[in-house]
Amino acid sequence: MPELPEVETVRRGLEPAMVGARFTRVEQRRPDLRLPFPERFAERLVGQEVQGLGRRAKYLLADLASGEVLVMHLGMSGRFLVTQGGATRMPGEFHHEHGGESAHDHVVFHLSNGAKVTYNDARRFGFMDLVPRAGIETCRHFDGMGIEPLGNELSGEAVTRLFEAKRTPLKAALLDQRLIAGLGNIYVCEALFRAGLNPEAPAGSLSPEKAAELAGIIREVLQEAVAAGGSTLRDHAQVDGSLGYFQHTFRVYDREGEPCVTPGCANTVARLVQGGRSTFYCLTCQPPGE
DNA sequence: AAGCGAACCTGGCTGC
DNA sequence: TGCAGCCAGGTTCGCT
Repeated sequence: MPELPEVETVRRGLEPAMVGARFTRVEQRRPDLRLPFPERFAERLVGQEVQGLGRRAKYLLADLASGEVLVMHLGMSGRFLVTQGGATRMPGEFHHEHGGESAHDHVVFHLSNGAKVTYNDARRFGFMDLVPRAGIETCRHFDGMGIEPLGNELSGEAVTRLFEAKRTPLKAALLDQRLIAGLGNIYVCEALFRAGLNPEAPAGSLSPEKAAELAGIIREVLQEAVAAGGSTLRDHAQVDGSLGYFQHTFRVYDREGEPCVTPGCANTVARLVQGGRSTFYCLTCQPPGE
């Protein structure tokens, strides 16, 4: 479930359960996900206090008292669920199916405040790593990573500079984490639609005016999605099992063949494949050569 | 060097 | 009902 808004939603959900607490027990149930777990993963966590929980692009970063950072990526299907240890459940609490054990619960963190944090990932494209806090920006995960779209760096000038002379399609440029880090297929489609930009147009063809507009729209779409608790496509987006609702706001994503939402537009949402991934757009509202 | 397809892995849905 | 085929929110690798 994870583009930037979903990861931020998870971060906000994990924060009260993890920050200020210590790991009392860590169950690592397999040797690897997309990447091998680091050496002595559980032992390096147990006893450590989580001092803060941050996010960089689609990565979660738990700051440990040891000076290491627990880096977590959700891949395509990673999800966290927070429950209270034991069988404790609030009276009347909705019993989500994920409240039970699942074959894909790969990691369980037991914390000193009684919280239990379960990482579930059917496809195992996610991973966890432990890296030193000092110099983390040059570790394998973050070296060369692009700007943070909700940070101060994203501007029209930045987009113009990053896309300058690129003949790669706008869609691909926006998905390139080395340029802007955190966008994925959904929010790129939504941002291009809102900006009225054709997904196949060369990235380097953006005028400074359109670049500025696009930068603002990217920020706007992401902020709206975070406020909505992210998008829920195939399972819960939030760590208590509840759903995000930004998917109800999609204007083009996964709406192939449905009417364009632009008032007065008679066209329907089209789908094309770029770089092996579906792009949803309206040819009338996002014409070529704009 | 950039750009593209394939690969990693499982599950859910569609259609025959 | 069964099964094949296709699709999925990401990233990385290897080949033009």
